Amino acid sequence: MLTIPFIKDHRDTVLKGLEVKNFKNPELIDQIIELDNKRRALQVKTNELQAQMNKLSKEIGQLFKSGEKEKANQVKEQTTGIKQELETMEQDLQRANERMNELLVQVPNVPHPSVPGGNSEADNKEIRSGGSIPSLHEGAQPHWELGKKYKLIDFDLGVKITGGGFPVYRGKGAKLQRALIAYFLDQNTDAGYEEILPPLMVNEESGFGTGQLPDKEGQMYHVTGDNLYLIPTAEVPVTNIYRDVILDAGELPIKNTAFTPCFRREAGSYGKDVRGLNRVHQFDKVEIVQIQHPSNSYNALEEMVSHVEQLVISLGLPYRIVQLCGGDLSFTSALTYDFEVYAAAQDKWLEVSSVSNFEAYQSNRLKMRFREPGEKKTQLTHTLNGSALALPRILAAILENNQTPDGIKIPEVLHPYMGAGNEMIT
RNA sequence: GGAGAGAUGCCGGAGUGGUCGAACGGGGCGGUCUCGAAAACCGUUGUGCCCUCACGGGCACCGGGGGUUCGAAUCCCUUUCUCUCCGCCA
Repeated sequence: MLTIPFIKDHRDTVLKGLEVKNFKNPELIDQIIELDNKRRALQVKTNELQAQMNKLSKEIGQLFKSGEKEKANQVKEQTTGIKQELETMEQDLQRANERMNELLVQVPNVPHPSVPGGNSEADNKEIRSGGSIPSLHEGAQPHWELGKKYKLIDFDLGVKITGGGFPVYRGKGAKLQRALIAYFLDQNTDAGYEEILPPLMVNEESGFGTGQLPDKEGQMYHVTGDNLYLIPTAEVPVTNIYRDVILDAGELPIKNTAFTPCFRREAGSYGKDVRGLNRVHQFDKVEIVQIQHPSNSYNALEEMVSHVEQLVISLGLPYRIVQLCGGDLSFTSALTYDFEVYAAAQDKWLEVSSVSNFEAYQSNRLKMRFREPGEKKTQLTHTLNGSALALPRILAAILENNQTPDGIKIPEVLHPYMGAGNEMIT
């Protein structure tokens, strides 16, 4: 969430930003500012009363010690009135603070000035593209047919074991999956990211920290018996490593990469683009996360985009990078680039990565701070993350684009990971 | 699943009703000494909020929530988590 000082000092910027995001409650900002003034007044008064009580209590203690019981009891009587007043005051203050929190979590992050206005995908701005769109042979098939034909992916088996959206990979399909994971992790660690293998379930606190709770509760699988949530992305456990931590400026940036399965209920999205691997409930993803000094976060964002771009290029996939418009930007993001690859048989662009700078928005919730050497005051870090990369759609594009009448060609960079004799799936 | 123990500052660990934001030790930082370092010695070392231009000051926080009391790290209730032993198990 945004900090109160930021909202107060940049009221107009915030209002303008919310407009770009099509956020339809600008009055909220003034409500917050107003409530903060009220809250401060309450706190001043409360603190005064508390100070009075502390003083009197100390006095009573002294008096009892020196045996002046009578006097002590006199002072005691003085406290009752103050105590009552203090009680209501404290309640008011607590209520104001709770209310403030309710209001603050309703305010989305302010988009970066470069974010274009717009309502939907259609208004996203293409930054650049690369690769060439392959021309397929006669009778080319979409990946769900290819998966069946070459015994790589079995969707029906997933339905039997679990349900729709839980594909079973087998044989070369499973191996290709493993190859992609290893390849991505190696590329990421070569680029300076520390590899993390985190828990796949998180507690409520972590879910709240990265913003999945309470707003997107329905999107996560909830293990009610233990009150844990299956992670929808590695971002959740990895970013929460640094929750409630004060770093030295010298420790920044922190760069982590993690492979995890991701679990998403995708409630409400049935029937749309759900064929094959396009949208599933469980999928594998390699994520990159950076904790950055605020002065460098946008450099880091560009660096992450180039890194992901290299991955896509190395796999030989036609791609385009779009900057999300205000309306398409997530609640917590200040600037997001989406990567899409072209799946030739479906004639569709599939989103395979989303790279975002959250600035201090997540950090504020997570209490993730750093300190400049010699400074006493702490500052909020900036957080960024991106997929590098999400597997199913990459797999879909590879299968579809690389199909030939004789089989499916495995991208060269994966050959070392697939083992000899597996340059082609036949 | 059964039984027990515990949760205090960067770490270890004391503290069972009043000057405890917290002894003591370690670590960190600054200094003295030294050619330099080590050792030794001295000093310093939590977070957040609020008032103030500032100097400075106030308040809260000893896992979380609630209660008793003039006063709670300390007593009571409740909750979460951790550890140990037994059982089960990859």
